[in-house]
Amino acid sequence: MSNGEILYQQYKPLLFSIAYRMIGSVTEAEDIVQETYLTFLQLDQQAITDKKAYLCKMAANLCLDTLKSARKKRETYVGPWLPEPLITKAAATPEDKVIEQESLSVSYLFLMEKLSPAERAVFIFREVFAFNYREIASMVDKTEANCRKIFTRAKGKIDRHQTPSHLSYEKNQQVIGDFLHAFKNGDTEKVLSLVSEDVILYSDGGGVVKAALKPIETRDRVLAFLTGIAAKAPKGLQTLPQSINGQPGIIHAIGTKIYNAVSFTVYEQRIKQIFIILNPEKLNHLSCFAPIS
DNA sequence: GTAATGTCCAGCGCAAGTTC
DNA sequence: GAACTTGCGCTGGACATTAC
Repeated sequence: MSNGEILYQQYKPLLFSIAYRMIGSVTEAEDIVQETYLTFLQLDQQAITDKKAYLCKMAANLCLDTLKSARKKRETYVGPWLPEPLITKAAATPEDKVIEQESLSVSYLFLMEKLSPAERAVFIFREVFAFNYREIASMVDKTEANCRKIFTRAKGKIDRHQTPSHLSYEKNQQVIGDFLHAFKNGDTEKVLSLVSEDVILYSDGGGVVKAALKPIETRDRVLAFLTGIAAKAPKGLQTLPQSINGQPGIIHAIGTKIYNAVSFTVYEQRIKQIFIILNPEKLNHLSCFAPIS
């Protein structure tokens, strides 16, 4: 294995993590990792002292370019924009698990949309990857002081909008499992006890498939919406529990066709947010997780 | 001592309103 | 309709304060 390939294997997960958190797209993040690597191979690697920082800088710049060109698209996006769902595995340590679950969750990536590209880059490098400001400054071509400012501002925006959540995977899984079971069996009392009164449902059809164009607020409306969807569900639709973006979620599929991916935010044993990703363009990469028959 | 955080201020761009 | 003014938000630099 060449030095370049060793570096690629070593930093691929980090670069993908950065790109995915910045862009919210699995396929685009993979493209950026690939492009970063190919560009890096053409450089004089001996002249680069800190290869990790250099690779991160290259990936960040590609992400910023992508975000700038994507911004216009997202401004005219039909309905709420949600990130492409990412099927995740268990983190190595409990500490990693908490960080990964929080910074990967759909609600967290949804909040990233409130930030400008530069804010997003600085915020992710600092909050998620704990780079110091000197490193961040060199990666985003800004001064250290400015990065501090950008970060505090970004944090202020995130804190204003953040929905509180408890990120115990097992407890959340229990709540969601109970909710799905009660919903399926028409146990209204149980359903009501598991869903917060101020729950919000976001559905992303991207203008390609039918979805709610605005977030649905309040428990009554959300449950009515879900009941409506369930009544129209195609025959043979299977519900598959999956770890989506570090949180327990579900995928709905028939054969190898994925219909949607659903993620939840749970707070104090109740569902606070529901994210339904219906846009087929955001589900293509999940087909390998669908049952064959 | 160093890093992190907060505050103030100036410059810039943009949109909306006003005037000619 | 074009030119100008005004207000607002965003950005970045300088500096003070706080935390470790």
